[in-house]
Amino acid sequence: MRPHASVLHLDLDAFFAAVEQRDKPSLRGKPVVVGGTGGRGVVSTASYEARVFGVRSAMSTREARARCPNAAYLSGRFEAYRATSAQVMRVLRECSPLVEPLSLDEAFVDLAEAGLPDLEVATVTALAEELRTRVREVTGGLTASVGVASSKFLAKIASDLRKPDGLVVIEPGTELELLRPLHVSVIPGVGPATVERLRRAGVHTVAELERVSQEELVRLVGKAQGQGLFHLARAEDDRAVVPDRETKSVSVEGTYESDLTDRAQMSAIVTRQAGEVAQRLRTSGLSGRTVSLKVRLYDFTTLSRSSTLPAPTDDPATVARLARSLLEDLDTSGGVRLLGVGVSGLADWIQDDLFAAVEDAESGTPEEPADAVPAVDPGQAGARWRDPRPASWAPGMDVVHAEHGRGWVWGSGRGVVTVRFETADTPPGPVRSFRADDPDLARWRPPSEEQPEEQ
DNA sequence: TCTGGGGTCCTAGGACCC
DNA sequence: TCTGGGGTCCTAGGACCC
Repeated sequence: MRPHASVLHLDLDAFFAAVEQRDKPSLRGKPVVVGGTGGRGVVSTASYEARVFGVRSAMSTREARARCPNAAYLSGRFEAYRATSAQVMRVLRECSPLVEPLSLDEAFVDLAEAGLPDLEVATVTALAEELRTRVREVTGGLTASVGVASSKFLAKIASDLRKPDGLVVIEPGTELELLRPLHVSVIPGVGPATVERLRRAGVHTVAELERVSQEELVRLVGKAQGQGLFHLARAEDDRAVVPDRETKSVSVEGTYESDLTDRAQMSAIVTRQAGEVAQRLRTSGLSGRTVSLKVRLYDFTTLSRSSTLPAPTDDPATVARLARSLLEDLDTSGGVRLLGVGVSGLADWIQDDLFAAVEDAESGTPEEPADAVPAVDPGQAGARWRDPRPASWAPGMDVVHAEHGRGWVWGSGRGVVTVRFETADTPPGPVRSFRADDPDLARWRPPSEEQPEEQ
């Protein structure tokens, strides 16, 4: 906790619905619900006019329609939301270089880096009002609720206190008196499951939470959350505002209007989703080692299966092949309502590999056993071929010279064989991975030199 | 025809290594 | 012939957030 109220949290009010009302004047002043409009849709955002009828985020659209039949139901225009969000984030970054977006409609700003003459309550209050005005101007009228306090935790709580279109600055020294009467569910990270566990222990308010020992909290909700709650109950929070947080995973999923039962159709869907994931990885310059499949059965049981490659990939065929093989091992009789494909363990394998190659060239023979690396024809090798081992190569992985054409094949254990084509003067080709028993592996050939593969 | 989609973080057990 | 202990990686599931 800082001595000054220098952490700002900004939250755009009913963001998606507000963008729709801004862009379509006929919707202004009317209930608007943005979310899935199909039979299995849920509400993403409800305008305040719709909230009067009891429509809430995460409610099924079916129920929302029952409560508010006259609302406009829209499926959302994410390009417009992204563009508006970017305008807002720009305004925030003009104020301080330390801006941490949490989503399209929320961000923390570190006011200690805003170049203010001081961090007194009057000064930060004036800045916060100015920011709210600027946001309204650049977005064409969108309102934001803002909280300013001595930590992220309290700034976020503060921004919630006077929604919509509100500003709350928590004066340093008054944090606990504000916090103690509040219900524990105001604490970010305390959801229904945790609320229920605490309720059974007789804990409802932050004041009651403060009276529970750390050992007891850890027993109740686990180590990480228990320790976290112990400190948050005392308004202790030193987390920094971190701009540029790295993406950890990329995924695509879909829920279908009626349960899927046809395996061939599921396989086709997974293949398409894998392609979308791989495309998004490439667009972002990312690649990942772990491919995950998510399956939600007819009864809402959710299964996940994953498989980790020896090297990162952004190749749609590899992601698809692995995702399909994960699907094959699941019993989907009874029907499937959701399918999804994700990639995690993200890295930039091209840079990693070039870096590794440079290191190898500089340090001579690496320490790994030399016989694990195929001897290279000295007549051509120096100029034509790089060491085929990827940065993630480890002793025990096979590295074998491709017998067919130019390129390298290398593989590893765990039943997965990975191949890649590369030469000294072309960038590495896509990493393709196969289950060891996949007949496609035997059919794999490096691309011809005349037509080196993209990327 | 209750219950989205895109994420993050945590837990717990087993494998494996030293 | 009785059973180390820590560390890391991987997998599956769950809670939570917007």
